[in-house]
Order: sequence, then C-alpha cells, then structure tokens
Amino acid sequence: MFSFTLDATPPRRSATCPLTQNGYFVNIRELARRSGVSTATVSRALNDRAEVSEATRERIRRLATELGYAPNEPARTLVRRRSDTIGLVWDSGQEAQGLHNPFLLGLLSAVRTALSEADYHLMLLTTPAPEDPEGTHLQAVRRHNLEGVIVLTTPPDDRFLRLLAASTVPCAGIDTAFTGPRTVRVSSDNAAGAEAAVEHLYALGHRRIATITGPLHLPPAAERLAGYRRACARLGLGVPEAYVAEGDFFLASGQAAARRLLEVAERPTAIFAAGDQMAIGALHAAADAGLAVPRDLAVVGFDDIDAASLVRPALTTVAQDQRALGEAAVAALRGLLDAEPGAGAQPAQARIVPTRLVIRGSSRSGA
Amino acid sequence: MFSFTLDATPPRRSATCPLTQNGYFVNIRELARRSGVSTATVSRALNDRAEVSEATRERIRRLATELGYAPNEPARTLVRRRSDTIGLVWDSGQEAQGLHNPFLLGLLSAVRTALSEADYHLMLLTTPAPEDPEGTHLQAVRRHNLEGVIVLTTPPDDRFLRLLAASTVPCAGIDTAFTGPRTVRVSSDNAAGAEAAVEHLYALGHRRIATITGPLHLPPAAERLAGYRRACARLGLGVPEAYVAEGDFFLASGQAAARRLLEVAERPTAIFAAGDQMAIGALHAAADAGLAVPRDLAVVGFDDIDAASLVRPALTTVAQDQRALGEAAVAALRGLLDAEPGAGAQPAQARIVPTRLVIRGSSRSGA
DNA sequence: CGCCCGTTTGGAAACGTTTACGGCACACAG
DNA sequence: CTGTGTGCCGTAAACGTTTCCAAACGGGCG
Repeated sequence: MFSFTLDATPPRRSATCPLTQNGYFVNIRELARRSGVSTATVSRALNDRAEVSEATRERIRRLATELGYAPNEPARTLVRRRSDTIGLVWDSGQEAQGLHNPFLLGLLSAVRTALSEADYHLMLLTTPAPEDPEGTHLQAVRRHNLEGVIVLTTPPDDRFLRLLAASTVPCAGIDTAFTGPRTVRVSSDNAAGAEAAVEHLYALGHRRIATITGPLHLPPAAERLAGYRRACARLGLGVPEAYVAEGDFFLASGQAAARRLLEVAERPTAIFAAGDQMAIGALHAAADAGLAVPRDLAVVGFDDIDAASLVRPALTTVAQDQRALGEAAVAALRGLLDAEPGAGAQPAQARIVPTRLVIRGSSRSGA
Repeated sequence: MFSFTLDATPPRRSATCPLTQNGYFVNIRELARRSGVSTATVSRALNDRAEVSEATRERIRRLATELGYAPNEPARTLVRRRSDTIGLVWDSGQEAQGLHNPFLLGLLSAVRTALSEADYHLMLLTTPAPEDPEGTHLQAVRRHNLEGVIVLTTPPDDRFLRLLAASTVPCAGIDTAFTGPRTVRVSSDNAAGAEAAVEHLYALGHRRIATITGPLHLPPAAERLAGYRRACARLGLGVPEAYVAEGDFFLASGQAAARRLLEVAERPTAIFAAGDQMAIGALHAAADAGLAVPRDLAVVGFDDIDAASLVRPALTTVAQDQRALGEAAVAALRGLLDAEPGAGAQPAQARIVPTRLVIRGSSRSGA
C-alpha cells in the first residue's frame, strides 16, 4: 500500500515553468504521487466519473484545491479531441463601424456570459486582411480544435465567412446572412419591431407616416421596411411611394431623406426611421424646417444606440435585446453541436428574438 | 533509404475527427509519410529551422498547403510549454456601461489586430460572478498556459483583478489602476488632453472657463482636473472654486453641474467637461437657460463618443486614440514578456499615449 | 469451497507536436 | 588514407491528459 517513490525522477523543466502555485509544478502526476494513487484515478476523480469511491474522490479533490491544481487544457484537448472552445468573429469592416458599434459590445458581453455558463471557452478570431489566403477562419478552427463559431453582424459579402459557412463547421450568426450545411441565423424580429413602431404612431393619432429605410440589400433593412408596409396595410394607411426614402443607416442620409419627405405635398406627420442615426438626422431636418418635435413631427428610430437617450428630444426607438440575441445564438450553436452531423438534415431554422419599444420624447411630449 | 511503412498502423480515430480537409485527417505524420521524410524534418521545415535543405523544405511546404494542413496548436502548446495566447479581461460591471461602451469596442478591435500582427492568439476571459472562488483569472491563465493578460478599463476595486496583478502573470492594463510585480499601465494623456481643451477655449477668446469633473477617486477624472488647473494657471486664468463642479460621467450629473455653473455670479463663458455625456448634459442646460452654443457658451467634452458627432451642435471633444492605446498595451505586454522575470526589476513605467482635439460646432460656429 | 459479478484501481497506450542526440555522407586539409 | 568538420536527417523521448483493458478484491450464491 505504501508505494512511495518520492522524487524518483525529478521532472525535467519544472523549475522553468512560469506559472506555478507555490514555486513547484503541480500536475496530475504530482497529485497522484501525493495521494498514493495512479494518475488514472486522479483523472477520474477530478472529472466526476462514477467508478471512483467517494472517499478517494474527496481526498483527491481536497488535495487538488489545496495545491491550487489547474488542469492543462491543451493536454486535455489533445487527447479528448475536443476543446470546449468556440470562436468568435465580428466584422472589422470600417463601413459598419458607426452603425453597429454600441450594439456589438452588448452582443459580445451576452455571448461571453452565455458561453461561460455553458462551460465553453471563447477565442477571438482575427479578421483576416484582404490579402490573406482564403480559409483563414477555417484554418484557425482546425488549429485550435474549435467546435463552432459565432459570427456577429457581418456584411453578407465576406468571402472568408462564406468559406466558413460552406464548411461543416457549426456556425451561429447574429444578424448575418449566411447559409451553409451547419449554420443557424439569429436575429431580432425586425418586421415585428417596425410594426410596433408604426402602431405606436398610429395610436398617437398619426395617419401620415413615412419611413426612411436602410440599404435594402441588407436583410434587416428589408425586413424593417416589410414590417412598416404590413402595419400600414393592416391599419388602412396608404403608403404613397414618396413616403419611402432610402438611406444608408448613417446620419447624413437620414437628414437628407427627411428633408425630402418633408417637402412632399401631403407632408407626413410622423417618420419611422430604420436606424437611430438616421432618426437623429430626421430630428435635425425637422429643426432645420422649423418643425417642433414631437408636436409637428414625431420620429421613431431603431436600435436604441447610446445617443438615442442623449439627444433632445430623446428618441423613441425600437430596442434590440442584445442579451437575448447572444443567448439565442449560443443556444442555437449548442443545438447544432449536439445534433450529430449528417444525422437529421434539419434546415436549422432561424431564431427570432422579440424587440422592445422604448418610448421617449421624440414621439410624445408627455413622457 | 526506402523505409516505406505505408499504412502500418492506421490511425485510430481518424475517421471520426470532425475537421478534416478532404475527408481524411492530415497531421504531421501524414505529411512525413507522403513526402518520405521523418516527422522531425517536417516539423523543422514548417517551422523554418535552418537544418533543412531548401529543396525538402519547399517540397514539404507545398504538400502542406496542398493538403490543407493546419498545425495542432494544443499539441504544440503542450510540448513547447507556451501557447502564444494572451487573455483579455474587461469590466462587465453594469455601472460603467454607459460610460465606456463605445470606447471599449475600439480598444478591443485595436488590441485584437495588434496581437494578431504579433502572432498571438486571443482568449476572452469571462468575468467571474461575485460568488466565484478567488483566483478564477489565475486559474484560467494556468489552465490555458496564457502568457499574459490585457485588462481593459476596469474599476480599481475588482478583487479578482487584484489577485491577478499580485501574481507573476504579466499584465497590461488600459485605463486600469492596478499595480503588481509584472504589470504595466497604459492610458491616454488625460492631463495634456485637458490642457489642450483649455488652450483651445483660451485661443477662442474665453477667459472664464469652468469645468465639470468626473468622480475624483478615478485616476482619469483626477488627471483631467489637474490638466485643467495647470493650463489655467499657465494662462493666468483664475479658477474660483465655484468653477469646479463634480459629476459622475453621466448626462444628468453634467446637466445639473452646468446649471449650477451658469448661476455663478461671474458666469463662465466656456465649460470643459471631463466626459462627453456630461458635456452633452451641459448643452442641454445651456438650452434650458436660453443660451446659444457656442455664441453664449462654449462646451468641450472628453472621449469622442459616437453621440458627440450626432448631437446639435456637434460636440468639440478630446478624442482618445483607441488604436494607439491598444497597440501600446500590446507593446507593453510584449516588453514584459521579453524581459525575463526577476531579471531587471524595472518598475514598468506607465505608457502614455497622446490625445487629439476634435473641433466641432460646440466651441466655434465657423467649423 | 469454488465461481461469478460488481466495484475500484493500476498499467500503459494513445493524442500531435518539438527537440536533444546521434548518425550518415560528403568535402577538405593534413 | 585518415581525421575532422559540416550539412542534413532519423530515432525516440518527452509534454499532461484521458481511457481501454486487465487485475485485485470482496461478497453473495450455489
């Protein structure tokens, strides 16, 4: 029973390992030596396998926390062939910065906490430079044994991403329009959000409601326009073509579009803009035209960026639930991971999370 | 010479490995088999070691790219005892959200690209829940063999972080007030930025310049106030105590502080606010008081958040260079990594990156 | 008393890489 | 012709885990 072979073979490079608890290196072998069992048993104890007696399990665990043992993940990954790690990609394209910035960080936080609650680790993938070889993302996935990738709000024409989506790597995208054998798309209910905005304006008495859209080749922009149209139709509001102005999600385009809308013969009394920056632009246009908001013109935006609550009057807007989006993406990805590839060829339907209307001064003065 | 042992031992689980290029698994052994050399040579060729002939190196590399070989990082990490990976921590505290949100994402991007240019990988560490055991970050560092950690804008009282900083793990913090044996702090030149703001107002003819500070226990807030005072002293401007109002970096506090400042007998003609949200609050206060900006009152902020360019008049502000901050943090961390621990006990002086004054409509109408 | 079974344990082989060490072939000087 | 160096390469041992397989042990049952 007493098979103490203390210091039989001193480990080779222990002294140089930078990260030790008390100066000496503690791995599973050290734990085994100290507690007089084999490494197999230690591994079983720490991994909560059933085939260990309660007594030894407890003993080993106490020793492990006492010595500050931390399992070596690379070694585990190597032998288990799974890393419990997922990759994260987000667009670094400059063009979308102004648009998505504040939104992204909320998503990032949400994804991070949701993943860590599911005991996954998170690796940030670097967006490849344009001259990088194709498949950079795929390479990263293979190098690190990543089990899946979460993609945040990336333009649909990213060739690196298309390659990734086309592979068998499980991907969950938030506000991302890719499609592939093992991908899921998660997004806000853009249409319903737009409908809610229109209904809100209708309830306030508005009957001439115009809209400023985003670039219509982007799915969110198209969906918000569709929601606007559907609500108008349902409420019996006519939508003359002059009431639909296209913007690019940025402030200047919103201001210009609003200026045009305000010159229409049947001047609209309310504007629903598909993005907050454009809505703020509409506020400026109203001021330029000498119109008081919300008395002469009501404005509703979309996204609830930081600035929405800082401008004056504060902007009524359709808020996306970043936390829910992040959690939905993680849940969707886990679903993809659990489903064995090739098994059920379920089309991995898109997940839609609801939005929330935040009512502020730009639509009604009472609030 | 012809020691072909083709298919001597078929690899055990190749078929089940999910991430293969063409259906079969390609590792360094496969490359060796196909090119008729040993794994040692393959490794040397791929790692650009000198002891390989140019011919075989080229042959092996071509084969590698042709087969889509990706090195197994966990295995490399295991044997090399270094992961080329650094960890990233940022504050998840809700209270700072409104303040740092837009800023953080820029930092994140900058850090990510700077790290990937230096061939490091990035792992997101999850902020531990309050009930988590101490040392969670340290555990993560040891588990993943992380070589260092970058910390973004975290309140000084985070106990998890204090533990990390106290360890021998190299840490670089941006806008973070920790100190430890192997830590560097990187931050903007808050004092100089404040001075530049005051000088700008002085150059426009203002002589009665007040300030709204942040919470003075936070280093950035204190430094900005110090810069304001220094510039005023240098320019011969008196600073009556009533000209200094403390806020909390949020809009409401700025609005309230500005209201107080505008009631002072010698009413200031310009206000320097240590944060953009507070500056926007000052704009609102001016509007409430019937003062036109910038004619009756000039306002300068700090940070250049998104909203600064969206409000009306647009806000003149001191922009922090997020990219430079990120790069400086990475450079500082690399310095820490290169310096052997225990060698030169250099105190790892703080790195300061310059700010940039962005002049917009809130300080002068011409622009 | 012998056998079988269930529980707990240990030995050892993997996982994919890097690298210390030694060996072979060749060139060149003595 | 021998010795010495140099350039290139192969063998094998690590790195810290997990897990397959077998073994030890004790107990119940025929």
